[in-house]
Amino acid sequence: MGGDHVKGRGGGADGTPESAEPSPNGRRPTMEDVAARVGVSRALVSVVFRGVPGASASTRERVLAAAAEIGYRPDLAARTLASSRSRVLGVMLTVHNTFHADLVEAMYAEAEQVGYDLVLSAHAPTRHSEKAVGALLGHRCDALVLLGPETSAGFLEELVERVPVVSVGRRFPGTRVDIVNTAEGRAVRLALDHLLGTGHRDIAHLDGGGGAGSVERRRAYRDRMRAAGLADHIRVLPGDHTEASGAEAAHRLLAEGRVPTALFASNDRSAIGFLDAITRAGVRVPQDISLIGYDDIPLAGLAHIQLTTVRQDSVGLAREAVRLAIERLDRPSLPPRSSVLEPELIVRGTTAAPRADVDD
Amino acid sequence: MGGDHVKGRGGGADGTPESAEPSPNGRRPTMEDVAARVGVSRALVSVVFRGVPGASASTRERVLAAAAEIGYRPDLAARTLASSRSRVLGVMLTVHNTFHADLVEAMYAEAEQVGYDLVLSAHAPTRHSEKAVGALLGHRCDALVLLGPETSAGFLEELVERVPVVSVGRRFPGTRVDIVNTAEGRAVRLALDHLLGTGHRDIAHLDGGGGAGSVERRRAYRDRMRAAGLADHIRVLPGDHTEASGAEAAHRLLAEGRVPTALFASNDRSAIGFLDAITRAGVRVPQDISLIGYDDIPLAGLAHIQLTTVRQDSVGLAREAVRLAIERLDRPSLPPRSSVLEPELIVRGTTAAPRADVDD
DNA sequence: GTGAAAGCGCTAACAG
DNA sequence: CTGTTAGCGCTTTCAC
Repeated sequence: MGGDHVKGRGGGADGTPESAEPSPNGRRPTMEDVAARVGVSRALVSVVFRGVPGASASTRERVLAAAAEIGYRPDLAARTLASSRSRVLGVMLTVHNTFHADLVEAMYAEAEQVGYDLVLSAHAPTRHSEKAVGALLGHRCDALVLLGPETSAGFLEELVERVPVVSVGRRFPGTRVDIVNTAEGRAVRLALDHLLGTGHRDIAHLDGGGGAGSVERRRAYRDRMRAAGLADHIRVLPGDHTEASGAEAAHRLLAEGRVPTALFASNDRSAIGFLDAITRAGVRVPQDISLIGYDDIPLAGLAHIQLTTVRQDSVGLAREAVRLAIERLDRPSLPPRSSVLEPELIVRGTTAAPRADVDD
Repeated sequence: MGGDHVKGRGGGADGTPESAEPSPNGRRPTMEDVAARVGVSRALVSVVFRGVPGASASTRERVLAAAAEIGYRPDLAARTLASSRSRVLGVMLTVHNTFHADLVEAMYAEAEQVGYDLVLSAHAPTRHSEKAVGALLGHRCDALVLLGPETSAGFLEELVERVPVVSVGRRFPGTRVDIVNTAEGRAVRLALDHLLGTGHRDIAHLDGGGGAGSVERRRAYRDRMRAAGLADHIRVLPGDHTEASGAEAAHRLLAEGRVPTALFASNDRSAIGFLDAITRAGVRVPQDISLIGYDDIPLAGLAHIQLTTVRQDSVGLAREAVRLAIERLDRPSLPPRSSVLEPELIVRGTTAAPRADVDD
């Protein structure tokens, strides 16, 4: 590289070269540099980069070419400061969550289409949501998308006064937060009907604790069991959406000697933990026990896992999250909306009819 | 939002209170607002928020209090634009990689201590590293930390001319990129010596393909085997650091009927995939085959997995990455440095002495 | 300690 | 299509 590009008024009309000075290597090229190189005004370059009408196709091309040559790229900080919008969406995620990874990946694609960029901020054990959100705010994101936020409704209520907020996977009734999530009730019914349809009656639920969607899934499980006349078989095992809690549940079940014929887990991670632990203990899946998860994370489809699960439409959730955020920017006074997506049952290898010898 | 705030001269020395006015809800408070509220100049507020000397303790307190009351937080875009440094580190990661998650978590803590913020940008199948890096550049990050980048050396060579770059886990000899990684050679020796020490001779290696560190691990495996006089037993199974490739390797081994007494995997993910597949096929670990991974991701320590592995010091790697980046900012002309961290063998349940009946 | 003034690189509104 | 003129909210001299 080692560019010794001339900045600013280089090649100015006055023709006094001494007024221009060589840019020290390391200076970031500006719009001015591009303009000078093409021989147009800075404003025109701005027009080109914003993609608004006002520049001829040929000018546009020359500007873009010159920019590429000197390695120019618009400065987001300056753009943000000058315009009221940063064209950046802030996303808070849990960096260890692979379902969030799926969502983020899809959101990148979605945001790009509407000319938006994403900045990610992680929520972690050592980093509270409040701090993660604060960072996003500092970056002047136009809107925030929170993935399964475990924040208080009060915090969100204040937050949403300052910036549009979309929550994915968790509802905040009574606040102005926009919501996108999966139809939890239908999802649970899909799972349980599949189990019931193959003859299961002794179906337990592995709970998700404080995780996103847990409350709805737990309630829907209870409702469906009651509706099927199986109120006596309702059994909710404590869990928290981690593999460890799934494994723990397996051990507890084994220790108690009361293994149900089927288990509906609140998410895939805990289902996989359960699967691994129970398999190692010699219990066969699905022959001895059927297992069904929730989310359809990448791991679930692996050849050696083949977990039957309820898929959440990550691409759809991502699309809706971006759409709601952008819409809210255009019309801040819209009433809070929620976008509910359809789940899909993915039948793989961990579910089958119960053993014939099971007395019920 | 309808803010009709009057900017500029609020609360001036002329003592006309009517020139100050309450900030309407919806407008983001500025330094000016804080200054007006406390009755000081904007510059002083700036001094307080930058944490530089120049304000008395009492003033400092009053400013901070006023800022908290009106919900002010410094605008990063403005700060970035005005100063040469943004105090933001850009981090590129693979959002599906849980080891990256560990690193990011540790980096947040580390960066905070030196007054830096992190912005994350994901590399994904649908989003090339080049694009992820571009976004970071647009945000005017002071320096970039790339986690296991799979970019070409040429791209990095150009990149590092524009901004300090630290690569974690992958070396780029001949470029000015700073490196932090684990002592791969020692790590592999740790793993193999453990296996050799318990009597294994037929030790295969599950390769990591193009993944970070794979080349070094593969070579170190070969070297160590040769040094132990086991050149005949050198066997490298194709893999790519995913669970699926581990499972595939297991199936292939089984099909060929040539199962070694021990397997050293290039990372934990592939080791876990292998573990799951081979266990399901009825092969017992560690009785029939010992297995050792690399990284020590969160999953490895779970009760039902208990994978013996070589731990990479994620906290140390994170610390060094941040340190190198900051140092480079202060002294751009420093020669490229590399920081190599010590690995640690974590012996869990997947390794044991080989079966006595194995003829070798 | 404090205040005034000049930008940072861009957008936006308008007159040519 | 083009150039001009103001800022955006902050940092950074530099005088007081």
